[in-house]
Amino acid sequence: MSRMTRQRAAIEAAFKTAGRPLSPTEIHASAVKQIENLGLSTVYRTLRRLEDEGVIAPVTVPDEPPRYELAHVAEHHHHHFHCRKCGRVYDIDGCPTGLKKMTPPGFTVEEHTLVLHGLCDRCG
Amino acid sequence: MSRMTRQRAAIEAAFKTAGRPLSPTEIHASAVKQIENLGLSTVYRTLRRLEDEGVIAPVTVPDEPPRYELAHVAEHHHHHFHCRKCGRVYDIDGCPTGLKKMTPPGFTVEEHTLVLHGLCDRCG
DNA sequence: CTACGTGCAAAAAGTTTGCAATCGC
DNA sequence: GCGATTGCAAACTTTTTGCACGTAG
Repeated sequence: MSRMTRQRAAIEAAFKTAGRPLSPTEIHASAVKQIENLGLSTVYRTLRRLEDEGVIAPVTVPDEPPRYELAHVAEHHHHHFHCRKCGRVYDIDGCPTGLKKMTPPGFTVEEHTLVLHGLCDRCG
Repeated sequence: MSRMTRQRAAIEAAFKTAGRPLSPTEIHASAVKQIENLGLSTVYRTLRRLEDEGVIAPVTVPDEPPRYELAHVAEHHHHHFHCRKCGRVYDIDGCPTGLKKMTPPGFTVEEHTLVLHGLCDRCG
């Protein structure tokens, strides 16, 4: 069904070399180095396809553009850290406790998203 | 400096009657009932002003439009619940524990945002 | 060879800005 | 009256879509 094209390969390579969540613009900037006239629309279309196929997963940070990361990273349940100085988003392991106590009566929690904000080791 | 206009009053009233985070479109839909030809740009400008003045605070939910809530609600540290069925966002009390254990060495955490996803009591 | 994927340009959707008219203080 | 605020339209930004061509399988 889904074909391996030069464009798709370059986009997947961008994720592998970056090792952190990337926005559509960052992905385009990285992949365009290999495919000169890569269209931004191709990036958007490919991202949607990769997400549908479970290759990548979306990462949302408040007041930031959308990002994506490789799903095999996302499979291992984790959260994110956003550095307010350099803007980078890092993966962090672990998971908070006490979520059940926060859940209102009658509500069912299926997932949760957590982002820590502050300064990373380089910017601190 | 900042003037109380009919438009601003209607926008603040929308928050008070809703009692939950609202998106710019929801706010406009609510306030336009009182001010017939209220412009959407006025809503955006007023939201920015209210945020600058500390009257409202932004609420971000992954894959959702931006929302705002009254700051006196936000002052009391809390988090949010997003119902995947009705789309409503609820305020919830409490705070998870164990965040420090998740923080990588050398990183400093200043804030955190948490959203629980699932079904609310009406939709469960 | 066939139809999925691409590039480009145009269209949508969401947000911001310029400007003359309006209205709070 | 003065200047902050508004409505409208136009500009911007980000994402999606239409269409003819290219190319993977």
